[in-house]
Amino acid sequence: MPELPEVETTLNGLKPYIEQQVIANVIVRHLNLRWPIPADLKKHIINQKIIGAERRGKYILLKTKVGTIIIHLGMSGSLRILTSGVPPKKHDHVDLEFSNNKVLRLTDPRRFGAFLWTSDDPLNHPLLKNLGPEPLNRVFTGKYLWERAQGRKVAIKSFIMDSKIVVGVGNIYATEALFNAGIHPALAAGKLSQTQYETLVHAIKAILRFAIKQGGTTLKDFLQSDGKPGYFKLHLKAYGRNGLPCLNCKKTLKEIKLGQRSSVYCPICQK
DNA sequence: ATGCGGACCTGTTAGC
DNA sequence: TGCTAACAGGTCCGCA
Repeated sequence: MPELPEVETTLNGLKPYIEQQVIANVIVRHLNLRWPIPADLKKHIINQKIIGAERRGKYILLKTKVGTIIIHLGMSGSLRILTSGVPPKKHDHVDLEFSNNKVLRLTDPRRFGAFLWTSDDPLNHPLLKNLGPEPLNRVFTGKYLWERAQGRKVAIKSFIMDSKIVVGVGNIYATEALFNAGIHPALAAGKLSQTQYETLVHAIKAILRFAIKQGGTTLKDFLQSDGKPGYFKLHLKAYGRNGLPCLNCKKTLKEIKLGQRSSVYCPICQK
């Protein structure tokens, strides 16, 4: 479900309810997410105050003074704020109950997500240590991408979805950014010009900013933490539109597989 | 180092 | 209508 805009939207919705609040109880109903939820999680976090809630890539970091909860939503995860007492459903795996009577609930049908703990700097955690720059940061430039791409043969779409290159760009926004930039998704990353990379980086930043403003993309069941869907779906130009006419040139959009992910593009507009 | 395919897991949809 | 296969917003891992 979540790419960067959805994670950002989720986090912004949670913050007011959990920051400066104390974790009064922890309920783990299903231990086996992508990695097991640490058996000693409760011991670490009970009675700790959340002193900050941040995002790094698609990871959500809930900081306490003794360590950090690291949450990833995988393909199907979501976090909701509830009032204490709402009965759990089948895929509600974790509850953090706060002293303000609010509950932070992790739901994740496919269980590709993660709910981890580290006592160290979370940015040194193995999962975060090798992440590339934030796409909305000023260090993410056309020049940066172009330099990283030299000699690389992977498809440009797979390249921008590689979290070691840049974080937060998943299948939806990679597809959309390449469409908007007029770049064919299967081109070898090393073949693009620096100018093309400038265009692409601009497109990535623009699409992510706009999607965040729209509250993310709701394809099926993504909801913001207030329960509202995201409205970016209304603006998708390529993703999910295989076989439909290109909104620029009217030719039929095509689909190919790149890195086992479906990739829709316009054979006329994207060269 | 890079590139590729498989793996993790459940739910929904497309196709017969 | 019912069964089966394919597919889905992510990304780590092992192998060539």
